[in-house]
Amino acid sequence: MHRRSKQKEAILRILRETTSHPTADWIYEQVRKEIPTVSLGTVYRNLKTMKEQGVILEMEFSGNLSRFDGNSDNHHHFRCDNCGRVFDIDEPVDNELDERVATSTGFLVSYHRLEFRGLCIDCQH
Amino acid sequence: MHRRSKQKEAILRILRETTSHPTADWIYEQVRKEIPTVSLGTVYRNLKTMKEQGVILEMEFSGNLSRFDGNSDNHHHFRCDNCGRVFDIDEPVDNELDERVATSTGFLVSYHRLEFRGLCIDCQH
DNA sequence: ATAATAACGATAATCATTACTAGTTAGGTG
DNA sequence: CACCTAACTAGTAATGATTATCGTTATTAT
Repeated sequence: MHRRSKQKEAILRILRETTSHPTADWIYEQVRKEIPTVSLGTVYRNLKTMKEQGVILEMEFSGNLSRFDGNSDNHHHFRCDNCGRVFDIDEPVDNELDERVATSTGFLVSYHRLEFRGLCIDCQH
Repeated sequence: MHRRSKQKEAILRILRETTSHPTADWIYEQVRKEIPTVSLGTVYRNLKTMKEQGVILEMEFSGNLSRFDGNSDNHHHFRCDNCGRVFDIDEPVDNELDERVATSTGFLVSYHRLEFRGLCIDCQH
């Protein structure tokens, strides 16, 4: 069963008050302004449980955990959530998409990455 | 000017001999079989320079470096390569895409992530 | 109010990656 | 061919994000 805590409530409120997509560390700094003794571990723990409950969304971004490919043309990938293997996907790359986003946002869009997730054939049983 | 080394050549050959998308550590283990004294740093260094030369492709995957979102419906993101900020993108989510990939691969596709990259308005000058 | 235990703060551990440093080697020049 | 120098190497320390541990605190059902 779940208990309430002012730390958890502060984290969720701060997250909902911003339109940016903050990192755990940024959230930690904000929470510290009202609860100076809060621990970074507490922020991570609560973000994790709220994510599991579907209350918030975690976006994993590029950073470390790289994988390498011997040929260097743009293509999409599928990653198996169970075994972690990565497969090439044959869907054509939609360059028009970049243009649409560019005109609607005013950003300079250089490319996009499309990553499928799920279970590969071996891991479906 | 560039010099050749058997380490660099082994790394590239191993990468081209596999259809999987190996991690740096996996490549390191393979190279060790023929050059037992090779260092993990050497593998990373060569992967980095080959990536910069466009010889190989680096795919950055989810891992750490997470960002969080207060609302939890599926939408796409744009990340600025200069300031690192993340913006929501209004393009509709194409669920049909998952089905197409599922039928063509036999995988169980639960979702996809679409990430645009480039420069936001503030960073174009 | 009390007892059970979820959640906490502090800190150590982990994991992928990068930085540093002293020694080695490729390859152009005399 | 011998030499020189900068590129490359192995080994190791450092970094940065995240997770685990552990003794303490505090929420909530009884």
